[in-house]
Amino acid sequence: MSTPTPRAAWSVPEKPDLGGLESRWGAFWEESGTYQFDRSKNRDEVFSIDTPPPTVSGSLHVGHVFSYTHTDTLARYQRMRGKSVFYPMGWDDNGLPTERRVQNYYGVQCDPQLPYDPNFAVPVPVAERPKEEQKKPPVHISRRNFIELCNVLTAEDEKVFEQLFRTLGLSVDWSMTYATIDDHCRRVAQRAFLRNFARGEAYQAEAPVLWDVDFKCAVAQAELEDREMPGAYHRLPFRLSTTGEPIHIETTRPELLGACVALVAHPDDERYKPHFGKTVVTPLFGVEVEIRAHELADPEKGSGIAMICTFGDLTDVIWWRELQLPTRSVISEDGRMQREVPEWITSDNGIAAWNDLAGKKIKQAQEAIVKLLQDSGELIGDPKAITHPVKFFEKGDRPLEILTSRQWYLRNGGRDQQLRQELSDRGHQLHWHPPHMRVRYDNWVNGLNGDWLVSRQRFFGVSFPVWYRLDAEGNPLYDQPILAEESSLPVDPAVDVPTGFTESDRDVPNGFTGDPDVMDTWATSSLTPQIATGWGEDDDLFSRTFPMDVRPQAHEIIRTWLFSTMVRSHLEHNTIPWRNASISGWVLDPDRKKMSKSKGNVVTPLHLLENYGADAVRYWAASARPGTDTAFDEGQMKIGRRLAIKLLNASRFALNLGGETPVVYNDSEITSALDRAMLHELAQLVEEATIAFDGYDYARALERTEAFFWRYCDQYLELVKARAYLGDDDAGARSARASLQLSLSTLLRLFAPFLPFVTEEIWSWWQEGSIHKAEWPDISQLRQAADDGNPIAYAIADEVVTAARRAKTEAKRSLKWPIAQLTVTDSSERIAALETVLNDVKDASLASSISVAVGDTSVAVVLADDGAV
RNA sequence: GGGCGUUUAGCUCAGUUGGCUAGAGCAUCUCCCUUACAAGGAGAGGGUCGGGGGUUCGAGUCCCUCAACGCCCACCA
Repeated sequence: MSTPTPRAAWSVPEKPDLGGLESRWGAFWEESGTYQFDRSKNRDEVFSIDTPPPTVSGSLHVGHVFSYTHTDTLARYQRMRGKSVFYPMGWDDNGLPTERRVQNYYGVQCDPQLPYDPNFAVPVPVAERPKEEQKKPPVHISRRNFIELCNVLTAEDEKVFEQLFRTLGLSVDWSMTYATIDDHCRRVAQRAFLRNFARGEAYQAEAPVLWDVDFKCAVAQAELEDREMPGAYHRLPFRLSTTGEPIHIETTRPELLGACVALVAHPDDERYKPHFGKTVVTPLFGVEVEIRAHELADPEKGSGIAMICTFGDLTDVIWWRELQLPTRSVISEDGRMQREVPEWITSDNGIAAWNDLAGKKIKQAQEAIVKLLQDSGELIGDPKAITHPVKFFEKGDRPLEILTSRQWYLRNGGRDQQLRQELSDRGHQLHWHPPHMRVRYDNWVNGLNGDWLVSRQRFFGVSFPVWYRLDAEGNPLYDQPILAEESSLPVDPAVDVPTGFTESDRDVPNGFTGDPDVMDTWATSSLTPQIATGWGEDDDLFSRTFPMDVRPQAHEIIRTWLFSTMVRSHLEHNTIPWRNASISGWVLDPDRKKMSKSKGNVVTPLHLLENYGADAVRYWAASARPGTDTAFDEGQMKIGRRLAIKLLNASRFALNLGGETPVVYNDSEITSALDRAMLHELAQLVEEATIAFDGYDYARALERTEAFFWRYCDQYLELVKARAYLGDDDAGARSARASLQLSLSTLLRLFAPFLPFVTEEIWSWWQEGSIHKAEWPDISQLRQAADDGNPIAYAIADEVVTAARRAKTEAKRSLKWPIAQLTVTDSSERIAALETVLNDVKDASLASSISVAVGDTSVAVVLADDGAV
């Protein structure tokens, strides 16, 4: 940060323009290290930003440009306030999107069974192959080869992203980047996991999980979404074992009849009260199940009594757990009915029925069982079609099933009231911008219904640093995990060998096996503060940057990214990971739909930057208030571009008044009432902008600055022009020029966070160093220069000149048409103020005579007869 | 079903403890080549502030209620 220092020689271009600013100043900032983090600064002199790592599995869209600009304006403001800004960039190249992209891009398929092939060459991308070869089936490659390909492709994508962000003018320190799949991130993720495990926060459990049958992968609560799907109620009779009396239930999942473990009704339901504790026989399979009572059973729904299956939905899981029912699962991991006849089905009819369903996909199985039930007369009436919400993996295509499997979990308060309360309290320690976003956090924390499932049955991700001993039969001893040592991280248990074993012990009886799963992508993303600040590896950096100042992010991932980051920081550091959360809204298309790739309504940011310039695009982005969804509007970009051009021209005027040799005037030469009045208002503006920025409201700072600036151009510059053109020996001219220099310098710095390119360009005409390292305008300096400046003088001068212009315009005369007589009547206070600036008003309105009087407000204008005076 | 947010000019939006006649830009119309800027400038027209009710001397602003839209959450048999 530095005090503005005018250069000895100025160079104000004859015809300034916006062309090429991005590449010229981008290169300058890179060469001179303008945005380099100064790590000699202590924590209280640092502003550290937990930049969201964009997913590197496609292309950047306007939404990125939008929200990253918001953060950048804050970063630039803090830098000008003298903070050393810690502004790293991460790339999220870990996880399913990358896997999918690599599969399609190179035409490969990961097969974890295959051995690593060190000679495997990077394939020609599918799109670049001859047509006839494009449809070939994917080549199967080992996990390690697959990961290598992921690294190759993401490295290329990251270059493109960086270039775009540079063109946009993000003041990121590009020497500090990380990728969520790189060794550093994997090490952090594994170290954090090991510590969670050591403290008992990470644990394994064999439990029902939501399962995507296409990905063959477990899915966490945070990754769910509901979709409205057609379904149908099927009415089935269960017969009491004693009397054979039928009890009717309704179900949308008849294919799960074989997984039925009980019926359940509300404890107060008079219809079923007499039957609690009795058993009934399932139709078709003839399995005996008990009738139980539970408050969650809703007497209003269906027939008021439900069949509990393991597992049809999450309510089944609750009933199963709380009523301690047996597990009878019938669906296998690939989403088909299991082939073997379940051991609890013993009747001949039941076995025959099962064989009709075995191996069928869920939908086919449903059709088949409906047929069987119809044939046996056990389907009452026709199925009643309904639509109902069904849980899907947000990236999945088929409804989730609930299967039982062994998975890793991380405690997050979902089954622990105290931890939940602690995390809820953490949410209240954080400053939310805008504040109402905290509600979403509260909603989420209070609605958790289980711990965080962190294991995924995928390949491209961070492995669990864990192996298991195998017993004499070759079965893993899950209760005796072998943990990696922290010093050996990162490890890949599929490749690395635990201490005390050799590779020949892998997957043989009495040997070991690696944990096959990878971590949820959020298990890494939740550690971005630790990753960026060098936790556990660079204690010095960590002490200067953590806890961080701000997490900027979008609102729809409060439940995932923000919450999970909070969990990790709370568990590991017993603190909030940042002091502020700055939540950005979405970019909506003109139909007010969220812009997204799948809807095909995405505009590529590059052509916007080329058409309007980075400053103009940033102007549009920064005009949106924090947290507000905003319509995509190229019109706003045009206005931003105009603003940038206006800045060039107004600056040229203010800086060219001294003639050939530049003269730097002193604030003390500002003696004219109009100049002081303007500066008085300018001081007010700086104060407002500062308060707005301190409250993370960049949009307000921009709006105020812009409004001031246009008025400054249209009124002040016109009023001051005649006086400013007088010779340098005129005190009024010197006052005007000093005032112009001070106000221009101030305005440029106020605009610098928003329009970094054009302000840097203008700054370079007459100031040493980068404007982005210049100190934020000093209110007390402005107040001192403004001295007795009276805002009324500025206001009334403005009004009188406007009235004069109106008279000329209405008379269809040019603005340089002279005025013979200008008569202003107003209150004594305003007349007194006007008298202090009367000459400027007279000159600006080209009035040959001006008179004032106290009375009712009016401005009388008599135009001259002749335009040529 | 619960919660949060939004609703102000044709369009995009300001309007911060309630306070003079509700603002800006774009768009529309009129005028002006003026030595910073015609990629400009000066003006004009355009709004019962989503509906209804209330508090108040005074409501775009506070309270109640309804509606539309968006989002988040929910145990969806």
